[in-house]
Amino acid sequence: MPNRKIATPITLTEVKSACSNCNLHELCLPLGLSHAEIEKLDEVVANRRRLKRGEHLYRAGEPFDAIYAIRSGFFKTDVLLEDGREQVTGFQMTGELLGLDGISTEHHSCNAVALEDSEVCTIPFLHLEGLSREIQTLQHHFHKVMSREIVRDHGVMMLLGTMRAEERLAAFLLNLSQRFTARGYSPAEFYLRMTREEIGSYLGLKLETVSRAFSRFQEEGLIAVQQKHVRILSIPGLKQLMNHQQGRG
Amino acid sequence: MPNRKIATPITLTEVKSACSNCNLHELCLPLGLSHAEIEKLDEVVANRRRLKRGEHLYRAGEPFDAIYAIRSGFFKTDVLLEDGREQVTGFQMTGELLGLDGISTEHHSCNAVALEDSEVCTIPFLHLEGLSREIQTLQHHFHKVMSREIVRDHGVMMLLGTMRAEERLAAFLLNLSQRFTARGYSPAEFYLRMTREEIGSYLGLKLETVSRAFSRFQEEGLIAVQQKHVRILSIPGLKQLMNHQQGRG
DNA sequence: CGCGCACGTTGACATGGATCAAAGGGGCAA
DNA sequence: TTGCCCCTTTGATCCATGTCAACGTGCGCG
Repeated sequence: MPNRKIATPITLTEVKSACSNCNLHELCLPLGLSHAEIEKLDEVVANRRRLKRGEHLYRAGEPFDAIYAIRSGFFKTDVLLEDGREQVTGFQMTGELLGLDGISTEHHSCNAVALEDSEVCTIPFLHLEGLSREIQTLQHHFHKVMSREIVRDHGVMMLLGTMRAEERLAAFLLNLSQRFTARGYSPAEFYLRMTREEIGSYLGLKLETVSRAFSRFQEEGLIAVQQKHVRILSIPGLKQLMNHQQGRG
Repeated sequence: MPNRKIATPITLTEVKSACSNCNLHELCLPLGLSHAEIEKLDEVVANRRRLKRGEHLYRAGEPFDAIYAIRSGFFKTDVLLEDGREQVTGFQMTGELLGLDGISTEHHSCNAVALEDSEVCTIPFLHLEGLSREIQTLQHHFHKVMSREIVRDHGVMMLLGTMRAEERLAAFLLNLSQRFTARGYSPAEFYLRMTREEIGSYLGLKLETVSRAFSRFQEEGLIAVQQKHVRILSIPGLKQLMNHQQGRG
């Protein structure tokens, strides 16, 4: 299934992101800015970068100097322990920001990997700070985005700390559904970009457990799933699952 | 339990936090500011608030308008699910900030509870934003603090997602040790301010499991523990524990 | 100063999810 | 188009941690 927005002939080196033309206003940074302000932002958001599936946008330990807005595509971020254990810390889609973790130490603290061919806007961080000293709306929006990330992380902590396997998967599917909806896609039908193992890592489960939970949801008529293609048959059913089950074992 | 804000002889309304005199420079917001800049900050950090043990600094759902710097004391933050399940999202000590989660929706998204008698500085958020538009250093430091919170949360996700019970507790103790050290206290000996149940909630474990892990660490000579008093006998021993164990079940 | 109760410890048992194993299925490359 | 490899599914078994229960213990209030 093609998910390409742009499959273009344009020479990339000099391409401007053109926030002014971008249809991600509501999702990305600019929100309620004047025309003049958006033009300033255009100058800051200097260029785009394309990544093929499997390619790293950045790696843990690399110097940080920019955050990235996803123009199209799908990413995962993960943290690795010395002994090789991986924790997927999030999946990011169109309009979301990547790299906020790097501000803290001026080095990236996780890896960001494209799960499909993707395109991002590079936003040099010092420029963004400069501009957000000039434009209050932008400053406030940026703070909200960072705070939203913290709140999101708390939700994941809740999920990992208190929920059982099936609740976790239900929460995961409902979250994806909601984010696809916000982007104008179907709330009920989508293709997963990540493997069962990556879902498992994100949810603190083994891939077999994820697979079994998918099968069980299917048996119960909550979803129809075939490989990476998921169709949610009962959103209320999934929601109900989360309220009625007790803490995990 | 009374939920009073003020229980002191001092007239609080006019008390200044006096960042200029505060010994938390390195931990809290001001860092490398000029004298004049710190005076501006003094004006923003309008007043202090005292809380007794058990008192809420704020609750999920309340309107957000300020963040708080802990001047002294110890807090927990937690999120509650409708069915009563609790996830402790963090423990905060002197010099750390509370309330960053509220920026996102302009409502607090978690509860903050004092685990001992505590004192905080109230920092009205819009004022802080105003000042950070004027003072680049302050702006940058604030962004780092928010980013650090995101990185911290990723660490907790790693802990909850991939570690076994004893690894989690070891990581928890080492983290406390390091933070006490940074505040000039002993790295090896401290009193826990929270119950086994709260530790368990934070670590995604039941209180019995936490208690057993403490006992086992003691048997192995890694710590000496009696109720809330903990003495770490071998920091390397605890660190080693985290590297050599395999993923959880 | 002493009592009561919340907190902590420990034991026995239950179980959810991990682990180990093996057999499809589908997408991508040649 | 075909073949290979990665991904997924499913089954059998095991084990870490949850659950239930009973007993200690020490702090705080009166």
